[in-house]
Amino acid sequence: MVDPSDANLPPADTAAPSVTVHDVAREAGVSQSAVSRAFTPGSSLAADKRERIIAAAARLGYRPNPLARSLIRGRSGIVGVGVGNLANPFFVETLQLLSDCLDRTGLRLMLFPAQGEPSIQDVLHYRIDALVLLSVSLSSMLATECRRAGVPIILYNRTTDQRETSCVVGDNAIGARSVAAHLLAGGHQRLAFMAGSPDASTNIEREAGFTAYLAEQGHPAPLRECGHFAFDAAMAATRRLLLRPDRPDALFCANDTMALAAVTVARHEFGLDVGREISIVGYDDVPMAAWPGFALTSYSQPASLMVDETVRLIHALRQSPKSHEAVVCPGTLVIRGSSRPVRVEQFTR
Amino acid sequence: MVDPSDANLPPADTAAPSVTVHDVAREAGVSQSAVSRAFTPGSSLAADKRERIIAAAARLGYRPNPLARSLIRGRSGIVGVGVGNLANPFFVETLQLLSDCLDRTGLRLMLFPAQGEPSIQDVLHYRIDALVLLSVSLSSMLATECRRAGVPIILYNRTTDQRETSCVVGDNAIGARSVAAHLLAGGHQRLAFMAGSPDASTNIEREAGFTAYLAEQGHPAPLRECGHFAFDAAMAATRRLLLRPDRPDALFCANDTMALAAVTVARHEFGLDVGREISIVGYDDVPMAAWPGFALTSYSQPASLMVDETVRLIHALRQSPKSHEAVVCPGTLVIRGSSRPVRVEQFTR
DNA sequence: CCCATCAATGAATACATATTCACGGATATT
DNA sequence: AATATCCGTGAATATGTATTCATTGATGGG
Repeated sequence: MVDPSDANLPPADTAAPSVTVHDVAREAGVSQSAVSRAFTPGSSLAADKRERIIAAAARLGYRPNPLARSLIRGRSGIVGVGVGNLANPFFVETLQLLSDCLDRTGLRLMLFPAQGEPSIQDVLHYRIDALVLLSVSLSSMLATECRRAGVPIILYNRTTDQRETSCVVGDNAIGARSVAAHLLAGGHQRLAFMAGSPDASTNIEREAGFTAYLAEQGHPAPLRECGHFAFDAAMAATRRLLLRPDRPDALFCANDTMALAAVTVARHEFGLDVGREISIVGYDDVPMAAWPGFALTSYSQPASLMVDETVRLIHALRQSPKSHEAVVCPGTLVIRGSSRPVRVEQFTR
Repeated sequence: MVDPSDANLPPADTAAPSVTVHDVAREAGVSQSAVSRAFTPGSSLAADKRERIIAAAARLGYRPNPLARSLIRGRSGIVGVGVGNLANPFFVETLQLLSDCLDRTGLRLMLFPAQGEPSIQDVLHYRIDALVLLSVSLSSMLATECRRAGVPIILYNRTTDQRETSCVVGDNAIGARSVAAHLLAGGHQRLAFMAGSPDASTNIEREAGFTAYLAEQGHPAPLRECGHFAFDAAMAATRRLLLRPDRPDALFCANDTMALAAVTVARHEFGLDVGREISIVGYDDVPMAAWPGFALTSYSQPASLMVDETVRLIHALRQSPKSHEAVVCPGTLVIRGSSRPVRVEQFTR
């Protein structure tokens, strides 16, 4: 426990007084303005003097105070990142990549839970350069808040009908159609779709693409259950599907977490040989999908590319706040053992 | 792509000028100082006047600018969080909990990749209230940097011999001994330990506890392989173990990621009935351990408690920077199907 | 050779707030 | 009742930097 007596000690400003522009100016024999200019690319300053200042700064271990700089520039070099549920490894990978990539380009990453709208208010007051929403839908209230504060929003893996909002997404339509084509090529007859959150744009687009392709090929609409993008809910949804008299022989899940749940239930509770008696396909291609125990066929979203595009977009928006974009990144169908790749004669049950 | 012509537009200060203390002061008919005091708990201000100011502020939508506040207070209310590899779900859960908990207590979370030491320098200049290192070892250089800047360090799930450094950890010694006791109670004869990173304090403590308990009970030292806390390396390590003529009948892995790899290899590559022919135990009790397909026995680290303690510690250190602590949180052995719970007659191979 | 243009530079100011200082008045202490 | 103490308050200052302003010297075109 904290010793209460310690609390009576003076504030204990043990922090060494930080070295400021003035210290550097004195050391280099120039004005404070010159030092500031030395650290501002593109400002008018003689080359030799700039060098001398940089040298003096290095000698003293000086670095510009980002808080003071932010205060005057009106932007902090911080990017706010709102996350919802990190249960999906795809977003974990994204977060890690985003952290690296922002860091490398000199931006800081402020993480906050996107549930509590009040906290977003606080984050906005840091004069952040951009707001990235990871796996989170955009409320129109937040949109107007940001517009008023002049903070550009980038939706990651979500779309919206809000104007002036950028987004970076995978090609859900093409992805879902690829999966449908793959399953039809495998000779499957009774297809099912497991939805995630019904109102998430990713889910809507994937479901629409899947269903549309089946219809185009003259197939009936797939069975449908909702797994809410979650493992437990997906287990329950899978049970409902597999207990039907017209049990499906192929199941496309709107993300891998649900697909892994489906594989687990099909194999352990129904004793099915996944990949032969039933094909199961996921979306995202998370690391676990490649584990030998699952060998999950999955449509791979290119997290690395999507993150690169996101960061590129952030920098573009820093330059010109109007340059909104909707970036769509292509993915790849990764075929593994959980789905039958080619048509074979029908199994008897 | 970005239209280059856009880049020539003026900076487009579309951002609405933010409302400041002065605006509120004018609105409420008081001085700027009074407004500032109204938002500083514990400062001397008449109750009715404070109320009037708060009301005026609410009317104008005013909130104190955290950047200006940080600049003058010398601390920003930001907590730096350095992460290494987020492959282990335990750290993902921790990060999510930490994000929530900090947010709820009015602190901001700045995330950065702990690899690049230069970026830590930048983060330190934000006058952060504390630095939390998640699954990252502390270099002595960083330690002195932080001491000089007056930034307290909290190691999460790591210990160190550095003075003046707090840490929050699980009870690795007790945990490892519990696992050893559990395996011996199951009647296992040939035990093995799969190490993570050899120099990580968690690994060292878990290995020491495991080995010590076996020695105390008159058992020989366990076999040992190193899986580096990673899935692929753990698969290889498992193969090496299971190919030995004196194949172990029980395996304790220093974390769940490796244990899941071990289960996968034992079952799919060696056709072993995990939980009968071989017992496998992990550490952390990540969500996947509970999946029916694994049913992994694991020593559960209480992430929620550890995070609460971490945040409590941060606030304590804000009050009195000297109140370092080493917090040890108790865990629980969660027994599932991957380990034989009680002694049974020996299987013949 | 002269004037206009421009790069370089230091002084001054602004950014938005917290805090110290000084002061008047009210309260408490003896 | 006189003095010490304390609270509430606004003016002034500090935080650390970017940027504007005005000045200077130099350059270039005619």
